[in-house]
Amino acid sequence: MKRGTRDRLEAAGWRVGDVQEFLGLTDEEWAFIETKLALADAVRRRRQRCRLTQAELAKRLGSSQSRVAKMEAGDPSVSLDLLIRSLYGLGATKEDVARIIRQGARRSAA
Amino acid sequence: MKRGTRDRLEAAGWRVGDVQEFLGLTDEEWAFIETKLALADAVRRRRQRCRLTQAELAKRLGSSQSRVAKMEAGDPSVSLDLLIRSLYGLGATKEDVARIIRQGARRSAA
DNA sequence: TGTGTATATGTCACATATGACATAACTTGC
DNA sequence: GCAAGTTATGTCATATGTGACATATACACA
Repeated sequence: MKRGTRDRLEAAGWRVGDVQEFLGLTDEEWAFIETKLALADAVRRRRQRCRLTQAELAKRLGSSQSRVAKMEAGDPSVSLDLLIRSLYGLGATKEDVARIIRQGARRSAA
Repeated sequence: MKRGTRDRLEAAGWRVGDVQEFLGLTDEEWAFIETKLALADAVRRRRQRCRLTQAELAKRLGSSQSRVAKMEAGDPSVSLDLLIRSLYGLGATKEDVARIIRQGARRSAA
């Protein structure tokens, strides 16, 4: 959120905090969630770049379409193990995974 | 393994393959295992740098000493989730985690 | 020798993640 | 409109990870 925007909201009586404050998450919890979301986002991007459907990727992973959908949606029932396994299954290297974790999720639109 | 060493072993009748070939792992499986081992190694290093015992770290994580020991040993019963959670719990940043995954485990001695 | 502290290993009841399946909600093209 | 293809959502039995606990091993230092 831009500084100016925040100021304006607060002037208007809003109590403005970032998502972390709002949910009462610690730094660790937040970093963990960010990591998961970044990986989830990366799975979708990489799968699409490979021109695979969720069902096709699922087959390649020995999983199911619904689980791939949950993965990409960042569903809390999906583990980091599955996310990272999926990326490697999509041909990602350790360098790729490192970059994803470092840089976080891409913005949805410009 | 150095090229010369390998040649000599093969000349002596050894069938020489790297660990990956030996276990029959795919590239993905291997990358995943390397990732886990790198994180396991990093947890131990970081815990020791923080001068914490396994029991102390366990308490901080809401886990147990035995699980921390298994984590650091790279036990297959430990998930990536717990490893990464532990690193964040030890104060690691996303950049730190990315570096660990990128660079892999440190050599045990120089 | 023992005594304390740290780590390793094994087991178990319980929690969570999993693939599978069904089905709903979108897209895209006709 | 209506299909066909793709993705989202919900449920469930079972597989896997979990903390707790006991106990073994290791390494100090008296």
